[in-house]
Amino acid sequence: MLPAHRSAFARKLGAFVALSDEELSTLGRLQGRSKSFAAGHDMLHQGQVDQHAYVLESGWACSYKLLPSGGRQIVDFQIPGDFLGLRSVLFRIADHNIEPVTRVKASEILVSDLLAIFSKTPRLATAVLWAASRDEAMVVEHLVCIGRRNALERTAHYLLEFGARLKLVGLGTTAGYDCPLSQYMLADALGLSAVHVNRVLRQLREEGLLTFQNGRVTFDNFDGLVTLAEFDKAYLDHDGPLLK
Amino acid sequence: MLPAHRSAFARKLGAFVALSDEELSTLGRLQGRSKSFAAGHDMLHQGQVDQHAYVLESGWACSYKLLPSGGRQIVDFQIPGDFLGLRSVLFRIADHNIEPVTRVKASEILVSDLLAIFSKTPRLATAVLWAASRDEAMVVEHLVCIGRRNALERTAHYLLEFGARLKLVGLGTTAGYDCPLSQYMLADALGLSAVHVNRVLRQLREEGLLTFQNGRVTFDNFDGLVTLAEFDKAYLDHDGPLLK
DNA sequence: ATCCTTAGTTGAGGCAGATCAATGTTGAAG
DNA sequence: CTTCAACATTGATCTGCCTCAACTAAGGAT
Repeated sequence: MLPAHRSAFARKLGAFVALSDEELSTLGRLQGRSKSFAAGHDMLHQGQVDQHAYVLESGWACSYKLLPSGGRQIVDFQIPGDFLGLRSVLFRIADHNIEPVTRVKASEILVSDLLAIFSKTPRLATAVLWAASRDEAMVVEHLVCIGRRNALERTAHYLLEFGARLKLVGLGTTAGYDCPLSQYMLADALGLSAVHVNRVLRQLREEGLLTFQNGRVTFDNFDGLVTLAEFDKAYLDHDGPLLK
Repeated sequence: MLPAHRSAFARKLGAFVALSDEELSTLGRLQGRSKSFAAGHDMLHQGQVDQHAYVLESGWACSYKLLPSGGRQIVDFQIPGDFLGLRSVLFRIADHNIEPVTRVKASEILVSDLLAIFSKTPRLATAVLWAASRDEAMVVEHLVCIGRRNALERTAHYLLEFGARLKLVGLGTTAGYDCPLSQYMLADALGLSAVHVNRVLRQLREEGLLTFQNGRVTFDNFDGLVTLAEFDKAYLDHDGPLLK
């Protein structure tokens, strides 16, 4: 097991690319000063230019888009170790909003530092590109979920994904994890109504698959869930470092 | 207007970052030998490792995922100037399939060349990162479409997006464009059934908004479509180069 | 203590879009 | 010239999920 003092970011990257002590310290220097954000107040708005990127240290956040007609679609949730707003920085303009779900701590990343890494420490560059690609892979998987899975499968898949992601940074086990999301947020992420999310969660509970209650997700029948959701975690962790 | 001999790739990047002749020639050297692929035969399969990335020169392709239960979700279509399989290369393993929609010509890209660009010509690096971010922005927009727009808005939005993308590489106008997609493919992309896509296309035609027939999309009422779909093309082109 | 807000729960009814089924149309292959 | 396959079109029926509505539970503020 990795040492507990290692940051969630280092822990996540280390799961993909085995990093030396020197690379780890370079990674540490990449993360600038740490900021704190209150739950419910957007850290980033659509249309903002030249913003900072962050690495999330603690708490949960979500990125979402609003439609002029009023609807909202949550694109992804971010947990400790994840990038915040990386795409907005590369794209120069934010095309989405980011809202902290809980109180959040995040450390700034300077793009110049990030680009410098690409020429100086190629292994770290590989790791960072892997992380960015993984973020995109998650969005793709969400697209597939919403497009081709029904409400039950979709919900199970999403909650399993959180489980796998949290386990990778030491915040969850196969038994379950703490989950600060309301059913309304889950609905906005799943493309469902909050009412239907409630019914789906009840069904999952009554069928002995999982319990979502009091800010905690408990897997009652992990294998049953994986079968139901056709969940394949390959897109999240590759079962260990690809580059030794 | 840009010179006609400029590749679709250079034309697209040039719409974002104004490129010098030297940068353009560096870009040209990045593209290796050209390959041709027949329609309907996958160029890339889920699970393949260490594949090449390509830049699409001519024809259309699509990237999709298959569910064990049989469904398929098309994540995006690629048109000339777009990357093919870039994420699979960075991610080291393909998490999706790529199928040529028509006969396709594509030129190989070596990752080593790509990474070399990052240290040597930072403006090109910016352009490439922009292109990759834009690809991700499109997936995000598709997610929003499927999650929160109804079939009519969704279809209109998708066909407007093609229009804007094709115009950027000189393959379409505000009047319309050639579109080789079958209604079945459109259905797999929109998360709808082919039957319903047919009905929606009929409705769009009968309401005088657009005509999708004989491999051609004609905008009959462009502004009406934009209003219906709440289409904002900012995520595709930024209305011209951001970096002069 | 009481109010008010936010989140969760449950029922009833409606509709967008799926599914099933049949037919027309076009183009390629023999 | 015929056959076959893929695509397009249309009708009929069904259902998963939405919407509306009412009620409960748990905090926080005053």
